[in-house]
Amino acid sequence: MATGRPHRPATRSRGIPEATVARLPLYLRALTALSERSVPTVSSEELAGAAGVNSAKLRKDFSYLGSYGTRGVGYDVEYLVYQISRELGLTQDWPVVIVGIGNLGAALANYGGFASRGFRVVGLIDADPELAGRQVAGLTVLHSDELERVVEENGVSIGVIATPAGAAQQVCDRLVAAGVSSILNFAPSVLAVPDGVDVRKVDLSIELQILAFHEQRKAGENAAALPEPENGEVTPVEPPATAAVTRGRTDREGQPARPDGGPDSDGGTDSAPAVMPA
Amino acid sequence: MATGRPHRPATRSRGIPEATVARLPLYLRALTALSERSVPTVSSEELAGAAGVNSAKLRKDFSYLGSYGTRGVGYDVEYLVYQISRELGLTQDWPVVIVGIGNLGAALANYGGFASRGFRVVGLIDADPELAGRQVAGLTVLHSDELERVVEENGVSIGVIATPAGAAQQVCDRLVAAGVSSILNFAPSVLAVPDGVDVRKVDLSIELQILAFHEQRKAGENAAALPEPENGEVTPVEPPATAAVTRGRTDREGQPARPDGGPDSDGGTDSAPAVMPA
DNA sequence: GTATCTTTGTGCACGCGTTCACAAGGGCAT
DNA sequence: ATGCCCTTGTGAACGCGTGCACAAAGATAC
Ligand SMILES: NC(=O)c1ccc[n+]([C@@H]2O[C@H](COP(=O)([O-])OP(=O)(O)OC[C@H]3O[C@@H](n4cnc5c(N)ncnc54)[C@H](O)[C@@H]3O)[C@@H](O)[C@H]2O)c1
Ligand SMILES: NC(=O)c1ccc[n+]([C@@H]2O[C@H](COP(=O)([O-])OP(=O)(O)OC[C@H]3O[C@@H](n4cnc5c(N)ncnc54)[C@H](O)[C@@H]3O)[C@@H](O)[C@H]2O)c1
Repeated sequence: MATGRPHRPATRSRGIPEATVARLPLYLRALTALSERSVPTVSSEELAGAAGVNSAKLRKDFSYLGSYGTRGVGYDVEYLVYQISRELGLTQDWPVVIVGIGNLGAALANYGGFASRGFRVVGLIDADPELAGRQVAGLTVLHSDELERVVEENGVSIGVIATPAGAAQQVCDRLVAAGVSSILNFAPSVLAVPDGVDVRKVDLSIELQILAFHEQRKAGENAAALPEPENGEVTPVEPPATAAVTRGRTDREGQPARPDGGPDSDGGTDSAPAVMPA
Repeated sequence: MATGRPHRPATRSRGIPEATVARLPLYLRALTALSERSVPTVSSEELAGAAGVNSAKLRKDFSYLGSYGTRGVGYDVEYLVYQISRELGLTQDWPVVIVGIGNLGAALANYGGFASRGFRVVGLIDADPELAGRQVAGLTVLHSDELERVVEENGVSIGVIATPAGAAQQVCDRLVAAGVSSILNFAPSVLAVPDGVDVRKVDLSIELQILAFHEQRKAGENAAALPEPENGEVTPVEPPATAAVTRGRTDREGQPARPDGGPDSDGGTDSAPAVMPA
């Protein structure tokens, strides 16, 4: 889920599946906690529990890194911490710039979890002249004009975008032109980048909408459990009279009509048999 | 990627694949933008471009919702906006509570993108007595004691956790006990929840580590391009003397020895043939 | 030194997600 | 009314990710 468009295979970077890479930080966190408690070794079962994954998955993940375990014993915590850190590139320091020091950008700048893993914020950039010169998290906010200079002087390869969506693509272009090749984007916009540049996005709104989808489904199931558990027709929306049963939400506006007078059964959900009508 | 452990199938909620659900908000955003520009119809190709996905994928995604397009023409923007909104449950209002009004929690509370999609922040909760009573984003911060009351009075089913990691599980338990069944977790911790409760996590640190992994790989490839592009042995880490070639990063500490004196070729990367030695 | 026990590492099968490629379907020009 | 052209909707193939189940391997006890 790096960039969006299929401009690069994005899978199997040097033999390590992308899904595994995404879990390595999880293992690393659990291992670090064990390390701080001076636990010498840990079994795949224990570690998997701490990381919230299946133990078979964990073992397979580690098998991509090499054979770092000892059969009958488990994994050496310190050794594994080092191996994963190395694999993730955390034995280096990564200078990072944050662009857009508003609500979110300032929170990020103040976030301690950054530095703890070798990510060092070396530049805070904002277009607002009011902000330039201000101190945030011990750093002076710089004006956008300084973007290229900061990136080049510090050899920054990771940039964080926390500007409004409208400015994101432009900021992205400037970051890339200056030499940044990995971008973490908080703005709700799709970024176009050249090959070789990775983009990961964090979108709060999308996360909430996914939760809402499942939440609605749960409510629909509960509501449908009372009237008639007949066939698959669940009438998922339109809380009929059971509005008090589900959690207290309120409806909003009406619905637009089908553009043409086409074969539209009605405004309710398509009563498809959940497998595809064919 | 709901909760972690496989306590629930989590896939194919009412026939719509999870991957599709995760993309619907993306389509919705693109469609909303078109709608604001009064564009009446859009082809799968155009819309896919705006959403940053493959057009075949988009058409298949929409096919799970029903046949809402017109062959030879495309999709009616307004109609599709409504259908997706309905599918995602955005025709309802979703009251939300945020727990932990620190740097991040305050930024979230101030975020306008919340309300725009029917998510209404109805409660800000913090354990700090200093914060209780303060105004943040037009709401009064309430003390943790009020958590249950706010959730129940407002029928909240979606909760956001922005507390330190140490408090996250406890907060989660209280939210769930009070009736919340969807949680968005910003704290870097694995939450255990009962069946029927969805958890999604947003972890900045993990995102950065994934970027670092790929960044290191890119640097390794560039570095290896000079010495000897022989076989697959890339010597990915340990920037040899080409440290100036790659972006300006600095190494950190040394490595721990293998626990036993086992069959360890050396400290460098396992020189495995990238497919598994068998 | 041998037996037993524990835990890893992985072969294998299965299901989800992605993509290709094309037939079906509908609009539009003539 | 007819035919052409465009775009959808989807069957089918493929690849990745997951999880089971077990043999291999090493530790430990005797
Ligand atoms: N606040 C949140 O909790 C939150 C949550 C999810 C997503 N987001 C997204 O993150 C982004 C930032 O949100 P925010 O609440 O911090 O907004 P904000 O308005 O508080 O801050 C945006 C900052 O970006 C600066 N900026 C604007 N254009 C710029 C440019 N071209 N170059 C550099 N800086 C520029 C502004 O001066 C401002 O300081 C938005 O895209 C928002 O949608 C925010
Ligand atoms: N700030 C960031 O940019 C950022 C980024 C990624 C992740 N996070 C994570 O988000 C969480 C919050 O980060 P932050 O920077 O806002 O921290 P913070 O310390 O600024 O805020 C945490 C808030 O939670 C409150 N709190 C503590 N225990 C509580 C409890 N039991 N119930 C209710 N409230 C409680 C504290 O009083 C404080 O106000 C942390 O887990 C952090 O790791 C933060």
